[in-house]
Amino acid sequence: MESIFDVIAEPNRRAILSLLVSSDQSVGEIERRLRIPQPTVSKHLRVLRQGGFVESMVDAQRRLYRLKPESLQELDAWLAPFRRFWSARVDALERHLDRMEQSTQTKRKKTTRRRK
Amino acid sequence: MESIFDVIAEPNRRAILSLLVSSDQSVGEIERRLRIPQPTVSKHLRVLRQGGFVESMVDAQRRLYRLKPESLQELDAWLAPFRRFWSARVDALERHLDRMEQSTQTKRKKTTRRRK
DNA sequence: CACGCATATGCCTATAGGCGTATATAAAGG
DNA sequence: CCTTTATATACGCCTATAGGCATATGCGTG
Repeated sequence: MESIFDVIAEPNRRAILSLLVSSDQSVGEIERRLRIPQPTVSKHLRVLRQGGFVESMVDAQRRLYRLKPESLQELDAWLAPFRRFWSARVDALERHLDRMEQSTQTKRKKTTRRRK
Repeated sequence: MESIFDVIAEPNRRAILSLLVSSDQSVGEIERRLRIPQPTVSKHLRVLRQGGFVESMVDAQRRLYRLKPESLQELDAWLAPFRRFWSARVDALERHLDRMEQSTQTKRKKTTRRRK
């Protein structure tokens, strides 16, 4: 029912994903770091699990959660056509930025000229 | 108020974005192709505009909408850390192993730790 | 004036997310 | 065994908000 887009639309879930980038985390760790009540954390983790973003492994009484590439890659795939699109315009953008940079530099020259 | 994630969470808006990949479109064209009433289309277009996904240009009495890279690139940037994550540990071999693991499920507790 | 579009209004419905609380389960540890 | 610890899940309840629709109107332009 929930698309992968719905899954990552929720800020707390994105926060959890970000936590998991550096290393796997237990539910309790997530709970403490995000300061969210445990049932709520488990609820989000469930959504993330069913969405294919994470998986859990049993570690004693705890459960360690880790990222699963699947859905993240799916997102990446969705983005692909658009990526092709903007890379076509990058050249124009870069030329534009170059001009900006030039005018910024001239400006900075002017403003940093405080050295008598 | 609405994050870029909320913007693309809506199916119709994603449909609109997909339409715009191939070429710029007028509101009327979008309306006909998605079979959505005009006010609704305009509503979504507004969200997309404010989210930095599209921009409009006046063409006679019509308005042509075109993609704008900005927010799409932002999404891409958000995805970057995760991309690093999966490309580091998911090569063809591991993908294969993961499949084996899934089909044999609940066989092992701790997988070998591989840190990036 | 007729188009094409933006915006406003009103209304309705569904759903997500937050909270606290309670309970089941499984494993660790005494 | 019995008790913690750690987590999942289930309620119940409440609130906000999005999205759908129809309709109406304003506005700029050909």
